[in-house]
Amino acid sequence: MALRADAARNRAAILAAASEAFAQHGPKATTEQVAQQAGVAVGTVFRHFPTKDDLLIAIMKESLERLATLANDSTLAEFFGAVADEAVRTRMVVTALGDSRLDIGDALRGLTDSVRQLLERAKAAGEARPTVQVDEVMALLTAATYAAQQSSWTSDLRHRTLAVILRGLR
Amino acid sequence: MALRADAARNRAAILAAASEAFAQHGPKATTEQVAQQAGVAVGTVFRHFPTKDDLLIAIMKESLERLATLANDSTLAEFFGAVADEAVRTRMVVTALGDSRLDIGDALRGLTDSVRQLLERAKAAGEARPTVQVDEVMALLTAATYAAQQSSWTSDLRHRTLAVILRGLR
Amino acid sequence: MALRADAARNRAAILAAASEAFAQHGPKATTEQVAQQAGVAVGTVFRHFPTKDDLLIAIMKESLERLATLANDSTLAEFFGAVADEAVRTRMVVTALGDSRLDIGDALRGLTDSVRQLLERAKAAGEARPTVQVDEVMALLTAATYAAQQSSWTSDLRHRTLAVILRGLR
Amino acid sequence: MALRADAARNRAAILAAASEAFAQHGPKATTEQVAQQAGVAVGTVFRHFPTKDDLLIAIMKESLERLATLANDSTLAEFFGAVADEAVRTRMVVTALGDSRLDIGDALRGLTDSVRQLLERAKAAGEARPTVQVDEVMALLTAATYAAQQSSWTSDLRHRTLAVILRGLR
DNA sequence: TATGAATGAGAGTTCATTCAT
DNA sequence: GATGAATGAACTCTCATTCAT
Repeated sequence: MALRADAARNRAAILAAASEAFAQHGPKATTEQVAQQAGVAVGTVFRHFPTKDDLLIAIMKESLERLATLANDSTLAEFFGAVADEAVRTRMVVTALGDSRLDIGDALRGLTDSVRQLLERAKAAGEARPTVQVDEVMALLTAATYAAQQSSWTSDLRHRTLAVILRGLR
Repeated sequence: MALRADAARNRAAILAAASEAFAQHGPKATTEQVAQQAGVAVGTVFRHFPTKDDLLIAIMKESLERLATLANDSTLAEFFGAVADEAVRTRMVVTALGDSRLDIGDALRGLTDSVRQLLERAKAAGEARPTVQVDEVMALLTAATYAAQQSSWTSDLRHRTLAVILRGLR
Repeated sequence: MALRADAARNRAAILAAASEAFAQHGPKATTEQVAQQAGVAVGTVFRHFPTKDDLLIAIMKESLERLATLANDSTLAEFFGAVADEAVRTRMVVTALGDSRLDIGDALRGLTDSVRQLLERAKAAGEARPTVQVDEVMALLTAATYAAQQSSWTSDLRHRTLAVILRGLR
Repeated sequence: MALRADAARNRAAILAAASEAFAQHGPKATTEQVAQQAGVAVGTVFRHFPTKDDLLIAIMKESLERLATLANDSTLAEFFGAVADEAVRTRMVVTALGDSRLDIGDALRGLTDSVRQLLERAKAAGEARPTVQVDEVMALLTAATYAAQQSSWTSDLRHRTLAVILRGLR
């Protein structure tokens, strides 16, 4: 059991380190770099995530789940803001996703479900017009994700950009 | 001069092949693949573009210039559509931009200038509200670029997504 | 610690193989050849010596240190002979030094120090005239190094050539 | 005939440029660099010297012939000085010679003959002791060649180094 | 289980040489 | 003859992944 605790702690450390590493150096971040930042040896990284892609997927899933939870008690405006912020944190990982055809289907479906409910509440609250559908909201969330990676992204630009989207949804 | 013609033809072939290759396999597409698709030897690719990044940059610049030209005689709505379509064609290239810190400064500034003028015209035509600034339009164009890479991107989704953005700008 | 032992053994094997390879094929010897001769994979060579030049440098340093040690208990005549012999063994490596601007500063300074002391002892023993300075001795050692690479270098020629130098120093 | 004159001029220009280039960048100097420095295209270089090695050989032969001529009317001391100076000019070329097994046999034999005669005159003049043989003089000339490539080579060091050799020969 | 050295396929890049113009 | 674009074998170096300890 002590070992299992160690293992769990390692897994978490690796995930955190990987997030950092990919955010900093993009998908080009080496597994070795990740290991180093996590304070373990490469072998340990591969024991927990048999493939580099598995690592990427794990990070994505974590991120998407965090967002799904957030979606459950946010307004539409709050949520778009949260997504943009998360994008700034996770930076390149999302980019990396485009690369390999990673299977994040479940997590994405989970998020979509949460967003669907969020959208219903938003419609009820007059935050979104009735004709809006989930898939365009998802597309716009993705869009916001990338807009947030603009090198000129400031809190002011963030505000104005999201305002346009939110205004368009209403 | 005759050789110059051959060289020019090769340069074009390489650019086209590279566009294709990167669109298909992402930035991971091999220089060798590009060469093969262009019907030349690797050395020729490197003679024209001393570095893989130079190739990426060239493609990006071409794309941005094409868009800048387009911006000059389009409405806001038409332009957003065009950008989305270009994004679908160029697929991964834009993603690759995040990867290496490629220097597309000039081309990007050129595009921004064209968009600035487009925005003025749009304001005059009542297509955009007076308070809208160029940088958020640029951010939204980037955003649209990525939204267009959604695997579920259909002409219907395209329409609804862009409609939201355009409505938000008005 | 066990792995450390393996690693050390590999490092030594690589150095030995590289010495051989460079002696045989000159600095043009492939890293792959070195690896093969050492019985390891290329990656291992690069793990130990991140750059081909690092490998060359390492060999040179080893050689210079061996000579510095030798200088400590030799007469002037013995040392010149030893240097010539080392040159025959190491053949091309010394040549390679001219190629890339390799940084062997330290090792060279170390050797110079040893030779300086050797020279003092030689003067005391009447083996060298008092006006001789270290730098010309170093130059002559370099010279002997290359003379020893003459294709016609025999033990007889070796004897007569070194005799001239030694006589000149006395 | 006009063409032949052009060709001859080109040949000379290429040889000069190659000397320069190899002196500056060592044997790593590119044929392209040579061509550029000579003001011709690569193809022209290859027309005159079918192989890079042929170029190296040509330079060496030229150099050796120049020295052979010099040997004909010099004292031993003058000649050693001339050789050292030539070495400084031609720098890396000599190094390059070690690399490829270039066939300079004739030229070398020619030089050896001249040196043999020089040596006879030197013996007659009391500049060299009777027991000295040509091959050690040749070895010492090679040696001087390399000594002259010492980074610390100054006119003072040159004087002291050559003095030792000449004293040893007497 | 963790470690980190070893592996080796693969990628980018160079450059002597060829050849169409 | 000259040009310089094209060729492609060869080389250095990287990095995901494996495995002996």
